[in-house]
Amino acid sequence: MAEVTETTAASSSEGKNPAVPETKRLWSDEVDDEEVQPTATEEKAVSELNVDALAIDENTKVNKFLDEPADSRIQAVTTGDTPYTSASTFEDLNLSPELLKGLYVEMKFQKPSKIQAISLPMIMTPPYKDLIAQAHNGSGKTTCFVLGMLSRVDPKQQRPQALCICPTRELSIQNMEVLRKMGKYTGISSECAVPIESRTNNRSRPQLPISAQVVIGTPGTIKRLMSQKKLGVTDMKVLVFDEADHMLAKDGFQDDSLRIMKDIQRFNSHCQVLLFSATFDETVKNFVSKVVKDYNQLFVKKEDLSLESLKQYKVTLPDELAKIGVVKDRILELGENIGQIIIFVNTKRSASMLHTSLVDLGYEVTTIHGALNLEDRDKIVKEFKDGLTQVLISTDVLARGFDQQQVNLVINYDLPVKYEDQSEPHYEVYLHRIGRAGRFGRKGAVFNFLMTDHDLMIMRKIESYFNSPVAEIPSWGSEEGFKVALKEAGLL
DNA sequence: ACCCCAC
Repeated sequence: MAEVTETTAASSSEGKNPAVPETKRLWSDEVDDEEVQPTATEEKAVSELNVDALAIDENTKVNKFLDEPADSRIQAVTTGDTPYTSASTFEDLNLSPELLKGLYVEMKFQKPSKIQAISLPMIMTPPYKDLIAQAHNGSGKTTCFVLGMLSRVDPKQQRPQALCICPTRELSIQNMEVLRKMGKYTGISSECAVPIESRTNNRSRPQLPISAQVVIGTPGTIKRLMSQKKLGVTDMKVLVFDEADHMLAKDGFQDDSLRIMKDIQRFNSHCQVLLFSATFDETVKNFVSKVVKDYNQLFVKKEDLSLESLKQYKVTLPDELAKIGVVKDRILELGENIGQIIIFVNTKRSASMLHTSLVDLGYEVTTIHGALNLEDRDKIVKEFKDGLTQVLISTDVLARGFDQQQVNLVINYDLPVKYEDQSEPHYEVYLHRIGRAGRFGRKGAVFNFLMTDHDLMIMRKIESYFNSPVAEIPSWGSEEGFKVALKEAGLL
């Protein structure tokens, strides 16, 4: 109930904030908003990028991270005798001219990233084996499965041939936008299968069977469409699970995912299954290997998973009031130049409370969580993606996959812990959350707020699990430490 | 708890 009023509360606070200049500033205007792929190491490719010096510098880093074997360490395990050659260019993949044009003209890609170079031949080469693919946050996984789906669709068959299932409505919409952009010249049809505003138009008119060639959506809606025979699966060639570890986890969408997979396989034994995520913990890895048979796999060691371009910090705070004070005085007050910010909290209630506190103090922040109505969720995400808002408070609804390149700072206002065992950090959620900053090798910072001894212990475990020490900001009471940290991270 | 559905 209370949550629904949040958007209005936010917009009514406009102009109350003395720190906000009269002229509306776009928080995205400092960087190009295209997903710039890591370019070839040759001078030529870099100059062709035609972006500013900062971006070229960052792309060099991307190359260092993604293209040097010593740094990337993606381990590939293939089965059978199908030989796969890593694709050094998109031409190597025998794509249609229309699809290549989409990659170069619409997406402004130059060459495949590391994960794309390895996974795309595996996806596109007969006998189209299943694939479990792990790769770093922001390294271009979406392109792998979107291109995989587009390349395997037969344009002459006007029936669903590729299906992608995502954990949230927002991620489905985002993936659909990528697919439509990349497939712009192919004429391939697509449909987003996510819940729509309930009461009004749902019941009034019956839904027609889906004829789109590619369908992307959330488990509930997909399941419903399948059971109502509105989504035919007999011609399905590819089934993708984005954020696959969560889609197959017991406390994720395991039941729905297995049901969908089995329903497809009952009619169609040779549907290729693709599983993508930045994280696969041991439990899920074991389970997954029972679900898919005769599959190829790509894995990254957990110690290699932290992004090097991302600087992580922790700061110890005495109480809740100090936490809000630090957000206000140490970040929002000097944050005019640090790009967009996402503040993660553990509960919807916590999100609402922080939202109210900051709005009452006169700051323009927006908040998203699952209790908001769908219209508001869409609006808040769109405003943030359009660069109209700078600070977004979020539950884990946006922890995974959300791609906004201008996010330079992620704050763990609450540390992520496992629900079943609060003394255990949720390592995967931690990694996904911090991966919202530093997309595609860009610079970024993470601030972890620690309040209790329990928080200190959780943080220690996270540091040791990823073998990546997190620097301490010495005093929450002084501005200096935060400035130093943001400078160190390259944001000031 | 967080996310996804409610035929």
